[in-house]
Amino acid sequence: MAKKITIYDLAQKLNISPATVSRSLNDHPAISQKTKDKVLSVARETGYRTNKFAANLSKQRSKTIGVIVPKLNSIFMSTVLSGIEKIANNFGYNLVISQSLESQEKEKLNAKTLFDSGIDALLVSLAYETENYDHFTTYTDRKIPLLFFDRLCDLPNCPTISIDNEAAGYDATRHLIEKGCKNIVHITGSLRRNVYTDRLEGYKRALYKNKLPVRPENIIESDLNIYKVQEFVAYIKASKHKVDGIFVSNDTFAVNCIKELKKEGFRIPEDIKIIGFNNDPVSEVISPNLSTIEYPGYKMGILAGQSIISHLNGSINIQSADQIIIKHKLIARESTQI
Amino acid sequence: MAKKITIYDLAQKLNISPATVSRSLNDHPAISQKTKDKVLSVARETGYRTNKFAANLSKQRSKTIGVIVPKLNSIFMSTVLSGIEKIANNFGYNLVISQSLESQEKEKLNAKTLFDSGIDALLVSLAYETENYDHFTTYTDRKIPLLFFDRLCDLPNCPTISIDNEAAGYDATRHLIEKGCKNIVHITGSLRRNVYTDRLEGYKRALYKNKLPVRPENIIESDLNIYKVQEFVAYIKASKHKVDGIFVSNDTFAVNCIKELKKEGFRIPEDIKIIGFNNDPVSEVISPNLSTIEYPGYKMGILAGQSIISHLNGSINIQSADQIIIKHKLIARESTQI
DNA sequence: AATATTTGCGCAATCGGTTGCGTGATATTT
DNA sequence: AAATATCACGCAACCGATTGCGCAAATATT
Repeated sequence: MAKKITIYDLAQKLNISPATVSRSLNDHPAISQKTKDKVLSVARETGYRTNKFAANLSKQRSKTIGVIVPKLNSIFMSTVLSGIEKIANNFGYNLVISQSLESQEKEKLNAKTLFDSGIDALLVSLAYETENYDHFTTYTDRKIPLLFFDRLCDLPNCPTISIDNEAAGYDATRHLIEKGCKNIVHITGSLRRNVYTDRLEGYKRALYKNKLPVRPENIIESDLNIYKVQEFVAYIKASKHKVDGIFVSNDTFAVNCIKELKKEGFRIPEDIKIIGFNNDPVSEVISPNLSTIEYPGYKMGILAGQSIISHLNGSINIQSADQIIIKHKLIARESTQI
Repeated sequence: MAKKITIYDLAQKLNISPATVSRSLNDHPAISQKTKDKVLSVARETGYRTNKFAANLSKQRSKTIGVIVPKLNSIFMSTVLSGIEKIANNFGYNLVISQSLESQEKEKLNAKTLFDSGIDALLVSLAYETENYDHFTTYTDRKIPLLFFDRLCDLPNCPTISIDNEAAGYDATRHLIEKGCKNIVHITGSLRRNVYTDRLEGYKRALYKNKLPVRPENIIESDLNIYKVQEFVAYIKASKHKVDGIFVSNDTFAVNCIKELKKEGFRIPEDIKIIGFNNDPVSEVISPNLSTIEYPGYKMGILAGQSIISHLNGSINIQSADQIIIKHKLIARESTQI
């Protein structure tokens, strides 16, 4: 039962050459339908399975796409992955997923391992830490399609998929301003990452535009780990200028801020209005419901998958554009309006 | 720059045979240290990278582990995957992840694709739909390690990792009873899956043991999709016997029940007490905080990874046990106690 | 009917490592 | 010093599928 059967076995059974068997199985035009049918039927009977190792070796491609993400276990990231997987699966690609755990070293290692394992293309969302991009030159040098999503990198010739984070940051901040906030704190992730710097730029622009001061002490860079929430809230309480709005670059952190602020006696949104980012499911669970920016992760995954596959196929179309910007949307809920 | 260099190139450069190069790179004992050093250094200089396709072909293994999960995008599943990835990565294995989207057909297809792609082992958490397990015989026949986690399957010789769902269901139900509930509804997922049937058994046992009637109309099988919450709450309201406790097999659904029940004017926990399952982050966000059963996903992932790898290594130890049961824990929060 | 074209298939090289077996050189034993 | 054991490495046969080239038979052309 556990016998592995090869094209040579099939060839022998059918008294034809292995070449013909191979071509038949791949539906090569130079083979007659009659022969193909015979081969196919015997292949089915015998339970033949093509040996991917051999096929990969001679074709020099693996029908496998690699992915490096910071962390698997966030609802946003797993939603993106879910989209990527769907497309990959549809097109017969396997997906090798690895996580950098926000570490540059691990990202490097993963990039190397994936390269060695012979992936046809690589999708990356950068780690917090990453400052140096040399580990990707292996790919660019050998023309292996490389695409960044969400946390981008400005390598030349690398397509990217993201939302317009600057505009989103602007929208979020403007929303707070429109609701009457005068002194808005922004808590952001690592400013090494475009997603956060861009949102910060948007935040600043909204303040400028509304003639509000940009106070350095109101911009807080953090790893957004929720155990930092208490510290952050203490900081808010101690602030010289009374804080009346918070723009958090991440729903999970925002939700925990709400919890902590409520515990400290703040009324949301009366005393402080809060807006998050991502439209994570928790944003609708917290009371008051969290206003946020919708970040369509699934769609991003789908597009990333489609994009990389059309690059692989060499087809030129919208999907193979160099920069795809997905629309975001402000979702106003209770945490910013009475 | 994009030139691929092989062991033959190295052999030529060093005036030795490819065999020696190969053995040197693999640290074979029959090669002198001097030669190894030379080979290693030239390999480094030239940027040699072993071609995995060729290596796989001749070694007949791929250092790759396949995973099939129902859905990637749940916090529980992505946490498990995160654990698996960590171990796989540590041991130099790649992880190919695919999702069945709760469909038996897709699960079959994925099993086949993964098999063909030459994975060394397979980890599976079954789809809702799956009733037939023939698609796994390919693996068992060829002695490819196959492990089930969370949503198990009773195939012979397949190690499993899970919690004691019966006991967990019992604990959850008993907790409600202890808090005074007399008429407890249980909403469960597909009863094709052990996780749900076992919890249901636990629920029944707790009722029996406390001399409470087991009412068929109180056991509701559902796909636990949150758009069914309204329907469910309507059912609760319309119930002949006043429902004073709900045991939901899934935190996300439980949380949405709380929201909907509150909207309908129920007081939680005064009118109805609710307990969920999984200890999903949302359980601490909802107000009142949701009591639940802790289900250590990350640990499960770690153990699944370790277990499958020790099976691959042929080592016999605790990790390669045939059935691993992880401890669960009742977490009593506000939704069940005043 | 002779020639040209097309069709269908086989030969053999190739992809790049791995590994059992054998051999000459060096080291150890008696 | 002769005999035996050990060491370090090379030869060549795989692993299984792909594919350029070539050839013979079948079909079409004149």
